[in-house]
Amino acid sequence: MQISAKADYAVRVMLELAAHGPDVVKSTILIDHQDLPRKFVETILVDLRRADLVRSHRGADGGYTLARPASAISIGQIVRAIDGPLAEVRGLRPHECEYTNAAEHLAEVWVAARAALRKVLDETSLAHVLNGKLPVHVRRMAGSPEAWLPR
Amino acid sequence: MQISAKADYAVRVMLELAAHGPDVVKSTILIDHQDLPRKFVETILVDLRRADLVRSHRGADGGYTLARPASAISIGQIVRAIDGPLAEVRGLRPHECEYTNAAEHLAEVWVAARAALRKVLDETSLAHVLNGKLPVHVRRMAGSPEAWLPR
DNA sequence: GTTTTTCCCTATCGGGGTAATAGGGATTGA
DNA sequence: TCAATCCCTATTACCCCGATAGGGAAAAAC
Ligand code: FES
Ligand code: FES
Repeated sequence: MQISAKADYAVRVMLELAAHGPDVVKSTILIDHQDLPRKFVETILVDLRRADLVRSHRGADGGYTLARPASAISIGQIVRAIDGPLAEVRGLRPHECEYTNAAEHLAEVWVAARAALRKVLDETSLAHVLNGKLPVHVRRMAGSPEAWLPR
Repeated sequence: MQISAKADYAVRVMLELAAHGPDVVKSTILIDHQDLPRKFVETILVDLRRADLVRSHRGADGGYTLARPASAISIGQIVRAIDGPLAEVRGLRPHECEYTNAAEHLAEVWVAARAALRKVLDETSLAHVLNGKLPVHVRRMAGSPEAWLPR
C-alpha cells in the first residue's frame, strides 16, 4: 500500500475542511494549517472537486466545502480518487489476475489482502478520524502495540 | 498496495520451487512453467538469494531450492524482500507519520491498514497457497463474493 | 461595472523508479 | 577439460511523482 504524498495531502486538507463544519474555507487557510506546498495542493483540490468530494466557491470570500457530510466520506474514497485502486498487482486489479500450476490459488491471497484494506479504509470516515473515535475493529487493529513496530 | 511485476514473479517462482519439495530446480524450468521473461526473472532470483529466501547451486545440474520449508516462508516476506515495506505513506513508514490539528489521529488509520495487510500476507505461507488451504481468516476474507468485485 | 479575491488551467522541470534486455564472466560438478 | 548453470554490470525506454511558474477565468463585493 503506497499512499502518495498527493493522497496524504488530500486527506489532510479534507480533514481540515471537515473541522470547519459547513463553512466555506479558503484554500490558503487549509494549506497553512497543515503546512503543505501551496501550488501543489491547489492542483489536488481541483482533482478533489472533479471527483465530487469537495465543492468550490469562486470569487471574493470563496473557498471550499465538503461535498457531503464528513460522516459520509471515507478515507478509502479519497485515496482512490487520487491514487487509483487501493490494490493492484502488476497493474491489474487483484480479481483479474490469472495464475496456473503452483500459483493457482495466489489470486485469492491478493483479493483477501484487498478486502482487509477495504475493511479499514472504506469503513473509516472523515468524521471518525476528526474526533478520534475510530470504528471498533479499526481501533483494535491500531491498538495492538506490535502494529506500531516496523518489520 | 502496489504489488510490482517483480514481486508477483518472485512469489510465483517460489511457489514453483515449493512444488518440487526439496529438489534442486533449474531457473529455466521455473520460468517456463510460469511463462515469465527469462532475463528479468534471473535478476529476481539473485535478489531472492541475497534475501536468503532461496539457495542457489551452481555448475552443471545446478539450480535453486527454498532456503527453508515452504510452511516457514510467508508471502509477506517475499513481497518485502522485493518491493520494500508493505505500507508506506509519502515514503515514510506509517508509524513515523506525524500529524497536527485536524489530522491528529490519521496515523492510527495508516497503522491499522498496515496491520490488516500484515494479518493476511504475513500469516499466509507458500505451503498454504500451494495446496489451496489458506488460513481460516484469510479464506473468510477472500470467500465473500463482494471481495471479488471492483470499486 | 469595476475591482478584488479566489479558484483554475496548462506547461514545465528534474529525478527516480519499473520492466526488461544484452552480453559475457565466474563456478562448479560431471 | 568441458559444458551447464548461475551471476554480475551495464543500458534502454518509459512513465510517474512531487513540485513550481505564470497567468486566465469566474464571481462576489462594493
Ligand atoms: S482549524 Fe481552520 S483550517 Fe485548521
Ligand atoms: S511443476 Fe515443476 S516447475 Fe512447475
